[in-house]
Amino acid sequence: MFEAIVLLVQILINSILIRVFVYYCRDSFSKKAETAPHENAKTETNRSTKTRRSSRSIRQVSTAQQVSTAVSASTQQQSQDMDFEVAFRDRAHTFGDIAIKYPKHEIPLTHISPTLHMSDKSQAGPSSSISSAAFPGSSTTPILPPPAPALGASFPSIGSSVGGIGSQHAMNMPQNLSHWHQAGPSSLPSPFVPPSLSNLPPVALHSPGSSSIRPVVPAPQTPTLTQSPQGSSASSKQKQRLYCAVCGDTALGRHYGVNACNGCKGFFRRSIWKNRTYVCRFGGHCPVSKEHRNTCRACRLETCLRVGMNPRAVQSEADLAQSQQEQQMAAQMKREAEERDEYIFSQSPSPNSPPPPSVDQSAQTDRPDLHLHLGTGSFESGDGYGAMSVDSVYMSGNPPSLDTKHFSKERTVQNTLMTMKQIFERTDERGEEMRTEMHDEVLSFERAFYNPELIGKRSRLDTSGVRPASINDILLDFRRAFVLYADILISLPEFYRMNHDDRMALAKARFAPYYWWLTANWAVRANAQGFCYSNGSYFSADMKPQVFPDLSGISEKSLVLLKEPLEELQLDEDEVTLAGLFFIFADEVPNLSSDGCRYLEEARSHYQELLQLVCSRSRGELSAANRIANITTLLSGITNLTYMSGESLELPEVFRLVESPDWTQELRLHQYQSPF
Amino acid sequence: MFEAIVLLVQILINSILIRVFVYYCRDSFSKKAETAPHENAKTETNRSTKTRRSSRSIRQVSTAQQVSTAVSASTQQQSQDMDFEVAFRDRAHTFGDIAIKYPKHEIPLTHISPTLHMSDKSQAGPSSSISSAAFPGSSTTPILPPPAPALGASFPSIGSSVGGIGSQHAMNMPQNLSHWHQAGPSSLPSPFVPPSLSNLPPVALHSPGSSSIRPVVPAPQTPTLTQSPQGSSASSKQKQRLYCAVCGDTALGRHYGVNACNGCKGFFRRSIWKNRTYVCRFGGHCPVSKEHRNTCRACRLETCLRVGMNPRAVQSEADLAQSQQEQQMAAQMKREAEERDEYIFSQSPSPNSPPPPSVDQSAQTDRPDLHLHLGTGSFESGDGYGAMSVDSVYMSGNPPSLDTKHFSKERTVQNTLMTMKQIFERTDERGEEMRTEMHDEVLSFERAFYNPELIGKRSRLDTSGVRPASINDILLDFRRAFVLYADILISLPEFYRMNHDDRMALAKARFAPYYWWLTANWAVRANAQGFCYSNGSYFSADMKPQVFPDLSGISEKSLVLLKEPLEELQLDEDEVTLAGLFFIFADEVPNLSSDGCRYLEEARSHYQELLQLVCSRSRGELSAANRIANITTLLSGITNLTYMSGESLELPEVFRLVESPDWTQELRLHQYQSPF
DNA sequence: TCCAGTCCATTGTTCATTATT
DNA sequence: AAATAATGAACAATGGACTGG
Ligand SMILES: [Zn+2]
Ligand SMILES: [Zn+2]
Ligand SMILES: [Zn+2]
Ligand SMILES: [Zn+2]
Repeated sequence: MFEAIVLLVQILINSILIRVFVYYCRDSFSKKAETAPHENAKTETNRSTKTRRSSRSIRQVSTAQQVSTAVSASTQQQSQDMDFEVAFRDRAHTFGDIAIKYPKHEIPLTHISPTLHMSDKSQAGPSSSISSAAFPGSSTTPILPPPAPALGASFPSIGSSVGGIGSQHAMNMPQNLSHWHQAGPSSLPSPFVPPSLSNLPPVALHSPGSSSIRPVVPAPQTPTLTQSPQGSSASSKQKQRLYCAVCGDTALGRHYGVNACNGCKGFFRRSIWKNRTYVCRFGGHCPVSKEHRNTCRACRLETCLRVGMNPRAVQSEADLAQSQQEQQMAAQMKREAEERDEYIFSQSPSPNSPPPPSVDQSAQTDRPDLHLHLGTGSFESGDGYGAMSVDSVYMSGNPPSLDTKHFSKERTVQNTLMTMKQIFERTDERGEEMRTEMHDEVLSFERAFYNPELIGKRSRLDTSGVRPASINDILLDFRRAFVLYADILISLPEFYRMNHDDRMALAKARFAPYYWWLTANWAVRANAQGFCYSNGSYFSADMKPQVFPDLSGISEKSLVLLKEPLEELQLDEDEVTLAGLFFIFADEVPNLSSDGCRYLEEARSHYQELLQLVCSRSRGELSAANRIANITTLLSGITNLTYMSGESLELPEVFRLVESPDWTQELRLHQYQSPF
Repeated sequence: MFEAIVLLVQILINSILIRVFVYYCRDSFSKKAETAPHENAKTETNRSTKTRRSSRSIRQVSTAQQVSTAVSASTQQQSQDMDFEVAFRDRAHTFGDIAIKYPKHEIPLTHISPTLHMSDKSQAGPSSSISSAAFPGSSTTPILPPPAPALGASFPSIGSSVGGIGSQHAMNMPQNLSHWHQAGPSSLPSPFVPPSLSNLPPVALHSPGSSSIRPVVPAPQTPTLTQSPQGSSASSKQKQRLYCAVCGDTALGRHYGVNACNGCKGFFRRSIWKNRTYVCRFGGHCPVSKEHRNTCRACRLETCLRVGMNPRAVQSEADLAQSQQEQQMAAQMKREAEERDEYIFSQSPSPNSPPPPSVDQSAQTDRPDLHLHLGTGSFESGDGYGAMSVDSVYMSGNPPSLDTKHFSKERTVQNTLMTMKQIFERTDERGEEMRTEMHDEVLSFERAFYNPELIGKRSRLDTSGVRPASINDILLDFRRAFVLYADILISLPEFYRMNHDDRMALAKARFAPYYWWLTANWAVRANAQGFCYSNGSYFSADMKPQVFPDLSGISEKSLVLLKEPLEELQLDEDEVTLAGLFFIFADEVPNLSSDGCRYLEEARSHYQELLQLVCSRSRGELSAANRIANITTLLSGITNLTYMSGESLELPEVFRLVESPDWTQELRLHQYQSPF
């Protein structure tokens, strides 16, 4: 009885299998009709692509047409070709000179998305769909899967009844094979399954989630499948060779998430570093094998991503956060751009913008040098950040789709917030003493800034504001806040990118505003009056008025200018964090170099975008703009406070000391009195 | 009375604090003047350092000069650059290959004295001193530490009288806060101090030992500070996270004296072991954060030392004792190299001694390997055909001499066989799962063909035929064989040369024959009846005849047409491989483009030649022709089989579906049932 | 338990070749 | 033909996981 059922299932499966295969074949024949038109297109294509042809392209000749078949399953090839051309033009247009530097088949689209495997979409259905149109009678095609299928070959299919039968048989099959298992002819029980093979079934294919025919098989199968799912072949010992998942070459190990050969490893890293995106000149179907892997970068990179190489595993320079997002965007854009040819680069958006920043060279290493020094003739292209300093960083321009952009930004936000969180939580507990020796030295600002541990331990931040501040509280908080501030700046890629002088100028200029911001927000969070410090204390202008004469009225104004409006806004934590970062870069800093100014602007707009995203996320797009405006107003208030307090401080003694040529000596005395 | 004193002190401290901060800010402005000169230097530097620039160098621009600042604080930048260059050259010279291998930004100066913190010298004074020069009038800088400071801001400072007052007040302060405590505005007693905060003060800062203003405070303060000095925050329980004192990353524990992450721990140990000294390329002010810690080894190591990592805590010699000799030798070599660039290893002095004995390598540990790897080693020299890619190999033309021709063909044969061998051995082990997401998509033929990993893992081929095939076996084998087939085709230059349509047509048309060929030969090799699959199973027509009714008689004919003659031929493995390739191209494929047909013919004759060569090689020229003929006959048998099975498959349902205009929908269902 | 060292998979770096401009 | 960029094999470094006293 059971055997009978098995037989039926087999036959059925077999027949379907064969039928489908036949279909495929038919499919190929049906395409013939379309071939002719293609030939015509071919010549044209050749003409147009001639100038950018790669000598490597051996077979190429007529391959160009397939191009963007992936775009839409239902689109015509003709139209596709046209689309492609247009897209190509735009891109070349957009990217100006940079593009020319690369081999033609590389087109910069955008960044590569770490998580998204675009290739899947682009490559799938369309091409096959073409063949559906006509169905010539080439029924004579000789096709048949060998031996086993032959058994059931002559059986008429049972049509929809498959489901039922299949499901019964399903009990013997591994779960993950699901309905796919319907296509198999033999029902013989397997007396023996070598361990090395037993795991295969589980990993084979995952069944699609929705299909009317999917009636099949949930139950696991074959008792022989007792091995671990891992492909632990019997001889784990014997140095089993590994093969590159991309090109099949021998692999030395796992790289960026998959087994990869040296070449693919390097290729992937370079591509990610330089944030490249290529476009296939041959239709996106270039086989990637060891022999041909260098023929088409687009398909090679695509394959890298498809098999699971993780762009985020590439440690890029300065900031991982940024590059990540870009990568994502790149991938997505790629998806859309799908089309053609040259490589595309990262973000630069403005079309027909002048030759962007000439990329600087990073002499010594192969590294992607991220910063351009524009120092030279920098084109600047005017649009601020666009300058693209860091090459890949957050982009500026008109990215492909809003969604895409939004998505990658969201990642950046999360990344940034995560980093900030860690910094705010950082402590030096158990760190006992720092060295004591050094304190004989003068603590210059740079030294203090770069060596915050010389200033004070990183205590855990306690912004509860449970007690009035004492002298010590304020002193300690000042130190602690400065250390925190230094930690934050140091972690910011934008800051890192600057040169030393610019960094110092920025750090000095923006501490006061940031400190205001911190204490005000801590107070708001603690629901305390006045301002809260990092050590659990608070200061309120109205406490002990006789002891704290507020001659300049600053403490009162600080409430009006900052604290009260801040309370009304009810910012959430993320907003506070990002607003703080935004404020750091939001005002002009005197004496920055031109590069520094550029970085400053880039950072400003970057964090503004992030802030915007977070605002809109919590309150909706509409109120976001309003909210941003209000937040920016706060910055204005802070700036006022800073000026007000700053102007009352021009103490002659200080100046005298500073102006003294022998300042290091003199200053030493006073530096000791500084909070540091 | 007391309050009054406190107030005074507060105000005083506060004003000083602010003043100093202002000073710092001024300082930053004063530096502006110097910025310009720097810019100039920048361009020059770029030129000179261009070739060895690291892409990581983000801010870089003018940073390269500082280089050996550690050497001498008083040296000029210009000269430093030159020194650096020279040194670099020398090193490269001396060490030969070794030197070049290291990142350029590491320059060995000398060894690190366990007790001496060179970083202090190099980093401290110099940079800050620069700013002392000019003092521009940018007095409008808006700066002010927030809330608390604002209270005392407008107060004139009391100058040197601070000390006296401070000392009085000191009684209330913790000892270790010493004179630093002078700067704090509030005198309110703290009604409540959370335990977690109470320890902060004690650990804060150590006062310098000698300073004229240091008149302060030895007495402990605030009654609230009764906790233990250890930073034992209230909840010692709750797994308080630790943070690396160097980079801020999460630390696992204390290492070499400070909390350190794994990375900094290892970095420090390695640096000490190898006795390295690096030189910062960027001026010695690189921020060391988790994100950037690998950017500059010099600054990282410096920070390690600064925060208190103890080189002596690194156990060196002890265990290394045995290898000390070698170490010395190595050290000596280093010494000579002394000069430049890369890091130097150990210390031994004797200059310019010849490159001593390459020490043996202590392969397995990270231990300070003192040995230089010498050499490059043998070149393999083996003529191994291995060298050239299949692609370029066989030439079509009229080669010069017969010998040459023969020779080159032999190479081609070896090449091809090698490639095939690798393909047959290729596995996806360790590849765990491929992505699962995509499987919701329709798997078109192209997609399946170009992305075989979507079909199934590449399991190791097991053609032993040790067990009867089950349904699963056959299904899985079908997939595996298809993947194998795709891998093979993709690697063939002839295939690669075709355009997309031709490729698909060929791939579809020739799979069935090739599958027959594979399974038949596997069976022959395994000496099994019927046909063998790739997973260790076999199928035999006469097994369980009642279960496998062979209506079309194919299974019987398959034996007559293919299996039996194949067994008689006793082909060797190479012959089988090449015959398989030959078969792929040996029959006409419908609907090929004219180019495709040409390639097909070329490939056919090519592989025929190769096959001939192999046949004659093993059996002599004479029988070769006969053998070829027999083999070709097999092809004929396969073709028959393919037709026979194929013709019985014209199932109406399949066609209907295919012809439907809404094919994508309909087809989806059936494609799911395909083996892919 | 802590904190040394050890292992080693995975990453980055260098640079002779090779390809592209 | 020279200049420039990409490739990939060989090598060094990194850092997570682990071992042992
Ligand atoms: Zn590869
Ligand atoms: Zn391609
Ligand atoms: Zn660390
Ligand atoms: Zn540095």
